[in-house]
Amino acid sequence: MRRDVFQAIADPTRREIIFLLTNKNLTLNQVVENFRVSRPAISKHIRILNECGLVNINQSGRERYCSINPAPLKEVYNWLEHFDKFWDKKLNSLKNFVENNL
Amino acid sequence: MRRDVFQAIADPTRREIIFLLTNKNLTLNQVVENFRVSRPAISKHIRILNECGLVNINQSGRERYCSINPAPLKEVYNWLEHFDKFWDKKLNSLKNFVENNL
DNA sequence: AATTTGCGTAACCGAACGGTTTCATATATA
DNA sequence: TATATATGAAACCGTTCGGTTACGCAAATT
Repeated sequence: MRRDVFQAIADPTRREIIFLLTNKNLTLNQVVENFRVSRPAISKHIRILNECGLVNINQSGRERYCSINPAPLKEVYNWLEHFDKFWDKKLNSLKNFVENNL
Repeated sequence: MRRDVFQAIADPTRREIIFLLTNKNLTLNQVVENFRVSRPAISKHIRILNECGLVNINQSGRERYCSINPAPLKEVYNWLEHFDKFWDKKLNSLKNFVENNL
């Protein structure tokens, strides 16, 4: 089981779950309502997202409230920053300026 | 076969290939030298990277020069931008300011 | 107390993944 | 021309992936 952030966001369903959870916290079944796959399928996705720290689970009675924690995405962001100079030179140089001077 | 950018960068070997090619263009065998897996394995990775536009292949005689094209990574970057405000609010707000005022 | 609800887990399935070895082929080189 | 080199392609293999159905169980509701 690799289970790193890059692998976690490789699946489109998981990306959509992440997107859903940026708007509001949802119970597992509420997440399920947004998809056409079964509950166990979503349950597995949530578990994967949880295992790599992207989703926090807060149990309340029999319900599990899922909330997002985007921090691990920073790893992806950092990796990407090696390349963004290629497509957006101007913006990046200013961004670097800011990073180094604030 | 899904074969989108998110899936392409999910594999650590492929990420390393991308990284290698940012420094210089390499033939397939030169890429292979950097890994302990077999040539056909690397060949497959390169093919996947090529299929989603991340690597360009330039045949010259019997050699295939591989070069990087980071443009498709922008899709990942764009997706990430929905979240970077969470971890770097200040920088992002300035970035938005720049985007909207230059 | 009986039933419904929200969930995890297990067993299973076909497809995709990442790797291998083997073979074929076109291009350089001796 | 014979040989070495750079590579693709095919066949195969074990593992992982994303999904399913079936079941179990604790918490809420009736």
